[in-house]
Amino acid sequence: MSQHRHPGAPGRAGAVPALPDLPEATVARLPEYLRALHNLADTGHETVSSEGLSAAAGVNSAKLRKDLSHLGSYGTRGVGYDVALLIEQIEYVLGLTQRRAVALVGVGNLGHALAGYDGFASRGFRIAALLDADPSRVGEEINGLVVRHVDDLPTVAAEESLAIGVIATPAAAAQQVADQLVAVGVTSILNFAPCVLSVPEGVDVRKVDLAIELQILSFHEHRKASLTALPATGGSALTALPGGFAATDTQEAIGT
Amino acid sequence: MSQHRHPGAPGRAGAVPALPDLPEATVARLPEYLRALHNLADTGHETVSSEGLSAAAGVNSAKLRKDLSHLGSYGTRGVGYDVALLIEQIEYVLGLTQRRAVALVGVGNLGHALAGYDGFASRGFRIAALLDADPSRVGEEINGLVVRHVDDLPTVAAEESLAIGVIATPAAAAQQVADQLVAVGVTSILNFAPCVLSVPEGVDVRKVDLAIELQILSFHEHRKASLTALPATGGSALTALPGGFAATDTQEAIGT
DNA sequence: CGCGATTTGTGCACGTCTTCACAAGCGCCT
DNA sequence: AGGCGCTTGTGAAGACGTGCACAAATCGCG
Repeated sequence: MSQHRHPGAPGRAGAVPALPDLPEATVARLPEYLRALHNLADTGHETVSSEGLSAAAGVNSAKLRKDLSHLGSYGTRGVGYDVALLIEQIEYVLGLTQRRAVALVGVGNLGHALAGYDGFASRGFRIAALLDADPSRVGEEINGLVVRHVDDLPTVAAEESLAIGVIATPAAAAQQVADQLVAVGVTSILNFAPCVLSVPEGVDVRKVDLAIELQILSFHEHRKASLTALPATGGSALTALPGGFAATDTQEAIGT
Repeated sequence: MSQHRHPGAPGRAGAVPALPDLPEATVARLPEYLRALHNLADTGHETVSSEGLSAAAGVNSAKLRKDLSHLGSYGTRGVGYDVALLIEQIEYVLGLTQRRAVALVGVGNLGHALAGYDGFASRGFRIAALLDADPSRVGEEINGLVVRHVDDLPTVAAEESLAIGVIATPAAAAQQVADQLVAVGVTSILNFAPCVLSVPEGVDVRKVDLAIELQILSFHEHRKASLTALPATGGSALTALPGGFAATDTQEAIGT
């Protein structure tokens, strides 16, 4: 609390200072803070208050302070947080001090877009290889990288230190690709295929499904529509529905 | 709950059966159940147990039962759920009985991919318009649709009943596009730009940020590395983690 | 040098989500 | 018909996440 996060822990040669184990919800927000901080830094801000940063990140300021306190953060009461220092801290915790190599499998529609997405490069990652199972795609050059066959994975893994794999294949191929990735030592997978992957313990999988996001929005649309469709005779007294009115407490709306 | 009302019957005119207001966490999982159910239906299954469905969707079976119970579901004790009926139910609740029109703004790298993504069409949505602010892109044809200028939004909205907008522009343009979408009556936005949008109350925004997903994975990589880096030395002193092996209790592993 | 303005860090209470464990219900088999 | 095995639906307990409100800490200024 009071002191640094230099946990005298297992001192072990300047090795890794044993990460505090953060709540998952906090981890999920750190990248957002980081992005906001970079914006602030680019616009010349040297310090920022929790109020200011939380607004830029779209969260509650108390939540932000609590999140930062978890990583034993460096704020100064009465002043705020040092932007540069906080960036450094968060990047360290997220493991972004080394630029991680990512293997992208599947260069179809989506894979193409991902390969060309500069958000990866600019935020700590390097696409180390593009792979595909379709021989007709092998050899194609995208964004300066040549597509290789997915069976070359072992070779690629030998060249690079691969820890993260991105799957952008059709659902039918995803599980097999996941197995291949795991086989060459990948321990984190970002899956864009609409299916559930099964992987050994110790391997993290995160899933992004574009259609699911839309379906969630659709639900809210449906609900909004069914509410406004209610006659409501006069307003306030819409007796009927048990708790019907509560409809809009959702903070989904903005974030502040 | 107790009484069966013929639910599905989208033909059933008039009174919307008043959507139960579901927990947000449940809503977020329904699409996943739906996908799993479609798979089951395609492979000839007529019924499925909560155990089976939960496995296919990558969640805990008790959670699944509770989720389904929230929508007053139709299961038969000793048997399971009727696949076709459950599909109908979930699609109804999610508002997928009508094919919703979506406007996609920004046909750059990512926008291109989204425009060509058939997962939208196959799961209840129809891309009604492609828009971009760059005049040199206007007129281009993608997947059978011609790109129009973003200033044509009012016209598009007049032609179609737009409720959902997708933003795939650079961050700098996102807020302005969001404002334009809101102005023509869009009340749900899926935002791929790495920035926080501010919108009026009543408008839902969901954000998808590819780099953030990677950064979250990076954190877990970093943590795994810092753990394995610890010397064996009895290991007991593992800073915080009681029982180091527990590292994977996080349902991250497969589920969610 | 002390005071007031400001902002962090956090104790606490509250709400949401998850998980267990089990009673109630259903169909099948004898 | 009756019992038995299987599966749903749910009460209750606990874990987790959130937000308020305030004490502690710091700076700037007179």
